Amino acid sequence: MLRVRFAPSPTGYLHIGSARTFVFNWLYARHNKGTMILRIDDTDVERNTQTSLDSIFEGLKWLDLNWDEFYRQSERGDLHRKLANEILAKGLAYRDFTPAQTADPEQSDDAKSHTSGSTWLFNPEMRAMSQEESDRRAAAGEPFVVRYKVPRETRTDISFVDEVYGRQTKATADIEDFALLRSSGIPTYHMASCADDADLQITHIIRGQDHLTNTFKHVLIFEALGVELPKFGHLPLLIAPDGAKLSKRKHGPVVSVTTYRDAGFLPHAFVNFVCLLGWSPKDDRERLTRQELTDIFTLEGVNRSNATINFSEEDPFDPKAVWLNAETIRTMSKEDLSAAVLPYAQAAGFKVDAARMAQITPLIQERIKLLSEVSTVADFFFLDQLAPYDPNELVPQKGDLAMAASVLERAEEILATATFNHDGLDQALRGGAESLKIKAGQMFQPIRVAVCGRKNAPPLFETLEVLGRDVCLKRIAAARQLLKGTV
RNA sequence: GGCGCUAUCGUCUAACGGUUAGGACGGAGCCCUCUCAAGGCUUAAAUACGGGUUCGAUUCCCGUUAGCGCUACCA
Repeated sequence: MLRVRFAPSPTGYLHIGSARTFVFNWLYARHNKGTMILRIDDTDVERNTQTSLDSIFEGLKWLDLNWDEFYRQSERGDLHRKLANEILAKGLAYRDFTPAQTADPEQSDDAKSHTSGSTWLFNPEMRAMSQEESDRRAAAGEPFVVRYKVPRETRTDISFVDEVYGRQTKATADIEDFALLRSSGIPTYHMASCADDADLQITHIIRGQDHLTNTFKHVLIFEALGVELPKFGHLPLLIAPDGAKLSKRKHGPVVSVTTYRDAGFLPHAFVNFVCLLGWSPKDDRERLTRQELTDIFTLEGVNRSNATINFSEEDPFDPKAVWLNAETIRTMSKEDLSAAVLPYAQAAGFKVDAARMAQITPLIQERIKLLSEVSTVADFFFLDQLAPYDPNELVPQKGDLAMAASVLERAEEILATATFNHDGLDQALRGGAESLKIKAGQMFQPIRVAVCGRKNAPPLFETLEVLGRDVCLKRIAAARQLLKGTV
């Protein structure tokens, strides 16, 4: 049985890169009918926050991808310590009593340190310390960290096959004696992660490429634990347009998935977008349903170079993500879209109910790229009073204020009696244009601006119909007043 | 500094060693059209550089350069 895990550490919000790792794990699990495990890697108590944990759950919940088992590392410390001590007992690790500061690699020119190139490897007298002295000092209460004793004498290198990057080999001479247990007794990430992966019988570890070189250490731990090595698949990293890795401090909230949610992305559009970053179905398909994705997702489709997410101050979201979202919006049913947009309209402060939203939705479906745009694209449907606009906006193409005035006067007459549906309005208004001897467009533009407050808006007849006769007449009257003020 | 990974249009990517190097987003232009969208069509735009191997390299090898990652008692 295939088992994969997603193991975020709650030291920030759910990052878009983490979200992609989760999505890939999920897809891999579902594709192979395996088990998806969510494990919170919260060993670093100092840096964990509840806010961050909440943010992660919020993000995952929004993505709408489930998991089958759930664990928290902080509740499994006993297991981690037990396994670390087994490694120590086997003689594969040793106690290092060096105070924290002097083990700092920055001080590698210290005579006490043993280095290769300029990488700190270990402190010789600690690694060579007799069992008796080590036990005595530990019993005396002297603080120590437990370090893995990298077998540089007996093995020249460590090797494993990555499902994405192929065979990876690293010289033992380049791997430092890494810590398993801190002096506080709390396991390090490497120890806790491997102990849990072993205990939970994880078969495939799919994670960011930033862990590729850590994997040699993990191989060593798995070996020391005497368990079968899981398969590894590392994912290329997601980076910002400036080439740096995404960080909240440097790039702002665009790196958090809740930002996408709040801006009005549909969960699946977001999933679809991140899938295309570092993975390809190898054909020309880009818009893929969740089912299609799970059907065709394989690790062979993952590529090896970092992917840049394109965003800027002006356009905070990658244009392709926005396009994917717009495409998703266009293919949704009117009912689903209406339900999805409603909360965004309400959040913008408009008084709307589901019935009203259902009338408006068809008119904005192909005009919004993000759900939140309902507030700027459909505002005039909700407002009691239109925001002030320049009366010159009422002037039609190749026309003047006088033409605008006569159009509005005629429109008022027509709309007072016209049948208030698409065909009725079409016929009546085109007739009005003819009688005024102007083009239909010249007839429509002043009316549009009068009822919408701007030139760019949904098609006129449907808009008038949804707005209703009373509102239309009221707004046209207001526009005529406005025109009077200009002469 | 050491070690590792990577390198195709601006971006995401495709191409058993043999293609006019394909697609998508974005850009430009045209068409459609009551404005805006949507849609249709057209178009510009790439194999980092230098060496090999080969009849033939985007593809394989080496080097250079660049970017990223790891180098903690963070994860």
